[in-house]
Amino acid sequence: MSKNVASFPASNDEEEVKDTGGVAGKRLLSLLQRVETLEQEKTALADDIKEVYAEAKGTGFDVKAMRRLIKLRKMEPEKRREEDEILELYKSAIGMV
Amino acid sequence: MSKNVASFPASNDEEEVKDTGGVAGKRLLSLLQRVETLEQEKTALADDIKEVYAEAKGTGFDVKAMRRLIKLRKMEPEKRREEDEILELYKSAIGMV
Amino acid sequence: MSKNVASFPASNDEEEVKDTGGVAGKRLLSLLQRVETLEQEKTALADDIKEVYAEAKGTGFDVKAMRRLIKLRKMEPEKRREEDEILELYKSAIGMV
Amino acid sequence: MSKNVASFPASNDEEEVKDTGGVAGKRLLSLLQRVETLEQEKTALADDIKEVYAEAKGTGFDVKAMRRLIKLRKMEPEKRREEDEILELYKSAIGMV
DNA sequence: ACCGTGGTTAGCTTTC
DNA sequence: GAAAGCTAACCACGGT
Repeated sequence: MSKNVASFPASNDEEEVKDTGGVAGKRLLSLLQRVETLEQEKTALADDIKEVYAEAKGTGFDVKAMRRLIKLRKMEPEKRREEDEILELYKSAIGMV
Repeated sequence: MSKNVASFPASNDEEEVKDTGGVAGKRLLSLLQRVETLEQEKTALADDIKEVYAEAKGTGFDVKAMRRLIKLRKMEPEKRREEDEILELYKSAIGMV
Repeated sequence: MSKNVASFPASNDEEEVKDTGGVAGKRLLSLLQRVETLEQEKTALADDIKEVYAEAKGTGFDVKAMRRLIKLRKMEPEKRREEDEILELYKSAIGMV
Repeated sequence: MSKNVASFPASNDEEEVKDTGGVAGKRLLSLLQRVETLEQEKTALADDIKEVYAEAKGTGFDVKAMRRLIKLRKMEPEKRREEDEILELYKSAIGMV
């Protein structure tokens, strides 16, 4: 059995290559479409975000500063945790359990 | 009121935003929160997509090839051809068969 | 002049396509080789780093903890700066220059 | 002695490492610094690479195509063919011309 | 309209 | 062999 065929999963018999457009093809297409749908929704959300920024800009806010703030706010919690962790890391690194 | 105000990072005193920026500070915070909510939803969708790929992989599909396929389906046929042509031109320029 | 030709730079006359393997081809190849050489050196350094970790592991250190430490140490300076910056960002975001 | 100790991050007291881990602490610090030096050099090379691409771009080359080319040159011809074959198989499976 | 920057995603390497 | 972390390419946004 060739490598290529082996990479085409949904068949257990020797019909793989002929199965083009068949069951495995339908399954593949279905998966691709699910991904594509989700990506559309994701794009829609990205657009919503843009709208919020546009609105903000329209009322005088600094969009660039806002983006940086969003980023910092996201980092804040984990940052704090990491900071508190560092000495512990040194200890564990040198085997001071 | 909300925990949102309390989560305002640069603040040991939850009144600081209002004190500093007054109405604009409240408005800013509201905008940031709207963005953050949308970004959470976006992340959730990204996770869903990953799951689909994981499922595909679990049933034997080649995820890398699937990604290439998604990309091709999304790409304008015209543009695809152009890019390939440049690549071929460069190949022949350096004597790459 | 076709789009493809336009993307092949080192010719000012109508010899572009025929120049395959010519001056522009040599120039292109030279650039590619420079990149490839640099990438080799980069890979060599990556290997050196691996060796250090291997040595550390061999003398009983916790490599995973070391990696996290490296990461944290790198983040430390910028982190501090950002933290001090956040209120300023809020101010600029709301136009309190 | 060295400024390295002073740069030890989790420390308000530069003797803390030695106090905490003794000899192992000093050894650990030395290892971390070796790694950090190597990483700096690696970053410098990455910058050099960027410069080459910038230069290429400045003389009219298509950087994106160059990157694809570098990748192809690095890739085993065999593997390249295999991946393309899987892609073609998938295409025909979903009826993509 | 272009350039530069920043964010996101994919691929690779290494580890368990 | 799977999972995670790291790195690098791609893309999209904002500013000039």
